[in-house]
Amino acid sequence: MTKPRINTMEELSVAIGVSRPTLSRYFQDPTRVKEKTVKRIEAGLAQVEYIPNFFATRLNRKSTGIIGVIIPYLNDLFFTKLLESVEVAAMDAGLTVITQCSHSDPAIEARAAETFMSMNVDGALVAPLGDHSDQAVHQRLKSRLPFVLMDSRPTTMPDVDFVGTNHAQSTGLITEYLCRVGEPPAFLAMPRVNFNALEREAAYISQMEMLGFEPEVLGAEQISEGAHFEEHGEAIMDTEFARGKFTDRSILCVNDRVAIGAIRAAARHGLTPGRAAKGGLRIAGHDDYPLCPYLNPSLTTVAQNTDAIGKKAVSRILEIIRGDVNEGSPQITLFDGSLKLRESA
Amino acid sequence: MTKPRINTMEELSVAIGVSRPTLSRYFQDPTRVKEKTVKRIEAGLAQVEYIPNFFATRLNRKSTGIIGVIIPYLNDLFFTKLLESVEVAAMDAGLTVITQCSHSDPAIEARAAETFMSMNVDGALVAPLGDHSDQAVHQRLKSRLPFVLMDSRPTTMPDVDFVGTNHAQSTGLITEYLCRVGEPPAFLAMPRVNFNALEREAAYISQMEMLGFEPEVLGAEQISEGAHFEEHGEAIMDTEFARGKFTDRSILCVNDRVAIGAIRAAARHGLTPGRAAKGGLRIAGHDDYPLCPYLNPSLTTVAQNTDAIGKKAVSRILEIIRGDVNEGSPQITLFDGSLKLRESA
DNA sequence: CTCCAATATTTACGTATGTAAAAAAGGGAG
DNA sequence: CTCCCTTTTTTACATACGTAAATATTGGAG
Repeated sequence: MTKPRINTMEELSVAIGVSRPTLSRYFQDPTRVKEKTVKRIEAGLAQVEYIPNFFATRLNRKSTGIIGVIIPYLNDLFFTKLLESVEVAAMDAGLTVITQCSHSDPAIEARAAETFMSMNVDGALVAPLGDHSDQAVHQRLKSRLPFVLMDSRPTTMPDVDFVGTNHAQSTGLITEYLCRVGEPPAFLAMPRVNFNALEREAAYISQMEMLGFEPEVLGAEQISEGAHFEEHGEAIMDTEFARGKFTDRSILCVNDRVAIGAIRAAARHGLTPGRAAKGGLRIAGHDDYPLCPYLNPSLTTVAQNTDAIGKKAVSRILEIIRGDVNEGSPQITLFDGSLKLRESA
Repeated sequence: MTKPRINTMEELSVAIGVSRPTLSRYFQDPTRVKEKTVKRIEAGLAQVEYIPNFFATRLNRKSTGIIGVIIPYLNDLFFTKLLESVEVAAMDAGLTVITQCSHSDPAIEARAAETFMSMNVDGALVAPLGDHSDQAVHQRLKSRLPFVLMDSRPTTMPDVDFVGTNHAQSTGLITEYLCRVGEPPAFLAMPRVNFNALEREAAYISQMEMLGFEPEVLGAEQISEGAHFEEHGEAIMDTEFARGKFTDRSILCVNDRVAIGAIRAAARHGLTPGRAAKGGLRIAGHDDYPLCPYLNPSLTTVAQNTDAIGKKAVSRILEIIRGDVNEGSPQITLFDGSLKLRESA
């Protein structure tokens, strides 16, 4: 019952009596071959087991049809959502996606970039490692192939195509909401290794000042190894709550995972953040991490439009690949965040 | 400042005055070239920009050094943890990992398998889609290359190497714990599309019977599209709690994401699961999802040893690749789960 | 200084397919 | 039946590198 296996197009061509170049054209686009021949080829293929060699096909096509994607972490649902959106969009465009994860390590990120260059990928989509990334690596990628940054962008690379969230808007939005509905919030920050975190902090401060309130940032100095956001949020707030501080304040966390830690700290101190509690503790986040609706209390946050970011990143890289671009004027696309009002604030 | 770019080894060989085959051997293993020559090559490489072509190098090596990994979803931290473990182990072994995600779609999984075969990957590591997977695809992979299943295994493929968790042990362990410390638990199941879910359900029933208790399974018939485990858990328990049922019972959830939904449902009904509450509601899960310690209440569960599973899967596929195997006797490796006692039960 | 053996390098061919140009085949109109 | 156009096949070369066998080099012993 097992079909005879055929390894090369050459063998296949003798097996079904069609020339190899015709087969080559059939596998690339069956419509380029006469229908009758297509039928004959397909009848032949049904009799045998044959798959064109991936490497040989890509070796000297002008376009490999491959798009390389780098994400910084795997253990973060924000990036997996983004990646999912990218993969689906790329698949719809008929591209093969090769994904590499940096695992928080610039050396691994650099190696992934090398791999993409060695593959002659049609383009690279990169969500960088914050300022841990080696920017020379990004510059090198950009100089060699269509290149779009996603999610976060070094201030030192203003000339690169970028798709992300408008953090001034998103953070401003939730800051304004928190001020309007209750106590002006303090900002629970992170060690400053991440450009988005910095942008959000700046947006918070600027919005607070615009509304005439005193900004207050905490947690920025703490050193936390790796990306244990929850741990960081819990540790900072546990310390504060233990001192009896912030127990009836509003706290805007730099992201949802930090907020999850903050809520946990609150629970350990018998505190339940919520907008219901007039004048009491409120906690809000940023990102709309998929689990937000299922937390206790469910987390009020600003959603990043990951789906739009992923789709736009793919469509933008396709534009660059096709050459429909104004050289020298990078396109910066920022999507607005949207408030997700839930129980926690 | 930008170095001249060189595209082929041929060009490089004339540029630095070393023959191309020598360069080829240098790139594969510098120790196979005389030290003096190595120095000369490296001095030359420092002057130019050159990366060997990925496709050309893999086209006719006997071994591509690539290992293909398929996971069913991205938006699940269990699988990202597993993938992380696999990627790190494979990297340590000097392998290039190509990861593909099935996105819950057997057709995509099948295409990923085709891609791996067309790449002549050295081996494939697959975490299947439950019984949505097309098993012919797995059989085909197995017949063509070293193949190891991870995480979940169709009952209809007993002759395949497998690495996963001993669910009889893990589920038995937490069932026994729940019975010992309080009310014997009911089992909050899932629609029966997942082999692990079935194994856990069976293990629960068998452990309950062994301890002389009446097993009780709920939620198995519900139809939930996609993989919205939390939604499922919340919906089922919301219905039950609304009827006043199970409010002082122990509930063992088929996995942590379902448990997260169940805890959420409890909160909406003013219930706080916890072992502290004598005779009250208790909720436990399975997997040790990374967020378990940060939930409110933190979730008591059984940890799967994802790290061990990933490492073992890689080391096993390496064994098969090297041919150190008894043909015909597949290796089934099951790691024990370990109790994670937290607040919820 | 010569010769030999060990090691390195070169030669020559192979890998599986893409692709352009030229030649052949097929099919329909006149 | 012939001619012309379209499609297919053939021919020939290209892609970028791996690798076995042949050849050259090197270093040291005699």
